[in-house]
Amino acid sequence: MARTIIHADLDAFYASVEQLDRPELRGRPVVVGGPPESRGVVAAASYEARRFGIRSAMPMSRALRLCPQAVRVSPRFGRYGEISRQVMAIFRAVTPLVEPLSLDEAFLDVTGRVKRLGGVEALARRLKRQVRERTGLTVSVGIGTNKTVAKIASDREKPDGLVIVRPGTERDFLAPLPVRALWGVGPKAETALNEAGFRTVGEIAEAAPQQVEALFGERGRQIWEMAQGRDDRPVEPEHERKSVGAETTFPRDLAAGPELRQELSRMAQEVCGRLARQGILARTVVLKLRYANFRTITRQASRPDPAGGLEEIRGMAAALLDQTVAEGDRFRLLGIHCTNLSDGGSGQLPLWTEGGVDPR
DNA sequence: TCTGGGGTCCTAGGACCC
DNA sequence: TCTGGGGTCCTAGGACCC
Repeated sequence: MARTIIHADLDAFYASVEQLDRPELRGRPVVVGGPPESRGVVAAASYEARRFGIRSAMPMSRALRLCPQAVRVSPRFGRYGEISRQVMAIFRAVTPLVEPLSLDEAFLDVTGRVKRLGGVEALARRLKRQVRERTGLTVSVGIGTNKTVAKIASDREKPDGLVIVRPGTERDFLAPLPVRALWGVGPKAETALNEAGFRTVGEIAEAAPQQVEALFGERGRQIWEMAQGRDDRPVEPEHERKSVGAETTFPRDLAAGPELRQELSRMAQEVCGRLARQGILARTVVLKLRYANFRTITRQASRPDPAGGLEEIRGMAAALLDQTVAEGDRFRLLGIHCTNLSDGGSGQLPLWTEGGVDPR
């Protein structure tokens, strides 16, 4: 039997929350992100701001040049987390099969519950109404027989959209879309596909799977399957956390020396605090450095036994730093990530979807 | 224009073991 | 003297997502 998968995506989430909390921002172009003088980028832009060409991940300096009257707001992740929890609770009242992808997005598997809930369209409208009534935010909803179709559907009529792709029409729904619409096809894969003559999902669907495999290997097979409208990945409410990390881009480049060492110490404290709060230990520490010219390197070290203490983690990171940096190097970013995680005695790793948000 | 921070997953080479 | 195959772990880099 065909599944019924919902993808729900809050519209311009961070920016919408700011407009909700600060009524004077409503109707005005709002950009959420770090200040331009600290090399910030846009984390979210209100629809008013998007009209000026402002997009997520754009350097803030450029965004404010495009729209000088835009209001810039620094992100408040704690607040976004609160609202996210409210929204995920609304979803979980419908089904326990809720898989959050981030603070503002989730899949719901409502297979077998639809009839009792009055049909897909009624269910979708009810969810949208409840989110609006309880949080004041709009959510775009896509419904299909699998994740790929539901996710792409939710994106088609933003904001406040509702798109239902009926069973059997998946392939036709996807066919006219550009290849970039497929999940996992980014700038590089898009270029490779275009150069191979594929511009739309339909063109991939009509090709032989071997043609796409020749470009991307095993991954190509999955892309080809998606293009057919097929995707049997389940909605998984629980995910084991695989890594915990912190990194910062400095407002100005830092030379190798005591200042960089101090930043490393700060970063180690941040990561160890998060490890401790989640009750987990790590066996591997990854040091990440970005040179002034944007070249990025990582250096990692593993230990036989898991650790979580500041002395251990900072010590490993500092040793890696000493082995790596040379006199005269200048860095724009430094980060510490911990992987090969294990529980610190609790018996299980924390699930990153717990409570609907990252435990930060 | 000048490029964040939180992640996940994959690939590829080399060490090491049987 | 030259030469295996499979499996696992570690490391480094990169694509991609929100």
